[in-house]
Amino acid sequence: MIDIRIIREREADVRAALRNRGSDFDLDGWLALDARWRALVTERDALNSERNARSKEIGRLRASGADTAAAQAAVRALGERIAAIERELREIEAERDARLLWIPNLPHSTTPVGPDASGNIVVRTWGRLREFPFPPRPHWEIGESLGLFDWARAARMSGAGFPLFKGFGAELRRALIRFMLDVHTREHGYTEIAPPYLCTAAAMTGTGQLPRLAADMYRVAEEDLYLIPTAEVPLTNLYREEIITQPLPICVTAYSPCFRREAGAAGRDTRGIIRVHQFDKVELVRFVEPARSYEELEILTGHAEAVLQRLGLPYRVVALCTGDLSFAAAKCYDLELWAPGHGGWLEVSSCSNFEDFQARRAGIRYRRADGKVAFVHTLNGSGVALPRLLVALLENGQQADGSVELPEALAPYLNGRTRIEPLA
RNA sequence: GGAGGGGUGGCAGAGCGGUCGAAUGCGCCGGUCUUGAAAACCGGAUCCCGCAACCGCGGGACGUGGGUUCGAAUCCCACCCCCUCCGCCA
Repeated sequence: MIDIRIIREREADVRAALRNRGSDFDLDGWLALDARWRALVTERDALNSERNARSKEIGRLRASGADTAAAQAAVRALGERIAAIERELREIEAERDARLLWIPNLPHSTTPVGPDASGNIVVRTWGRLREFPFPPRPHWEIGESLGLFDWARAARMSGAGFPLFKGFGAELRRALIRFMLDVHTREHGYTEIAPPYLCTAAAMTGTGQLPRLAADMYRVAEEDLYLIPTAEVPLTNLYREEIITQPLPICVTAYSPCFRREAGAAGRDTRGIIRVHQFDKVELVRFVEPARSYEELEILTGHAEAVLQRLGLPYRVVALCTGDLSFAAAKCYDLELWAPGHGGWLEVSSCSNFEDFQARRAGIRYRRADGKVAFVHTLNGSGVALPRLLVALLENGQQADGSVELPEALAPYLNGRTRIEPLA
């Protein structure tokens, strides 16, 4: 969440941010609740002060042997008034804070203003699009002819939208996970984490998935746990409710499966593995000093790009505009791979700076050089999402004879095999 | 799942109805000393909220939430987490 003081003191900025994001948050209603809350707190504190003084006096009187029955009755009456105020205070505070969780982060000044994805800006492109002497096929056809997937049997056991990798497809998936983790741990300095895949509502609220995205997540009712939609959740919650004492930045990476109901996306991208309920991803998270967080965002984005460069896949970097920016982010770059068979760009990574939005929700603080405690800034990025990476590998690497050539960088992870032949 | 023990400041760890925001040690910050550092010695420092917004005033926080009481870190209840033993199990 954003700093409550910012809402009080920079109302115009908050209003502009809500407008630019297309949010319909009722700011006036919230401000009225907050004003009432503050008035009640002031009243309650004054009464508490009086009770404290009088209770101490009773203690002194009793020590000297005096009768304190009348004084005790008076303070009891005071206590009843306090209790009444606190009942109202609790109610108002709960409502105010529940609403606060629905205010999105303030976009950074360098985030372009725009209504939706049409306002996004391509900031750079890398690599050259391959020219095909034959019509490139989409990945689901390639995967079918190479025997990499089994959609029909997966659907029978789990329903539509769950991938099943088979044979060399499964091996390739495993190779890509290892390749990406190795790049980030060995070359980019990240510590690998193998986190839980189920998290509490509190953790989900900390990173901003709840309350807004509740309908997009799978929930285990008996335990009140959620299946993670991204390893961002357990990684960022690593330091939940802590004051970090080790030096920043802290850089962690994790492979995890990601679970998404995709409740609002029925009918979109139904073929293949572009949009599925379960997918694999390697995630990068950085806990950084606030003054450095935008520099760190460029570094993080570079780490995600390095994976694509090593694989020789053409991509572009897109700066998301205010209307397309995710709820908790202040600034975000998407990395998009070119998929010639699909005929479009595929988002394989989102690299975001959340500033202190998540840190405030999750209570992640550090001790500054001057000894003061302050919220860290958190960043995360996919490094990268596996299915769409696989799509790009298959579609860019396809040959006229139906085989697929894979990048040399993967050879060590595939026992040297970088060519997939069609089934006989 | 059963029995017992425990959750206190960055960490460890006392306190078990009022004088406790909380001993002590470590760590941290400043100073003395030193060419510099270490050691030693001296001093300092928790966090959150409201009001005022220049100094400041007040409230709250000892896992979380309720309760008892004039007054709760201390007593009661519920929940969460950790440890030990038993059971179950990959």
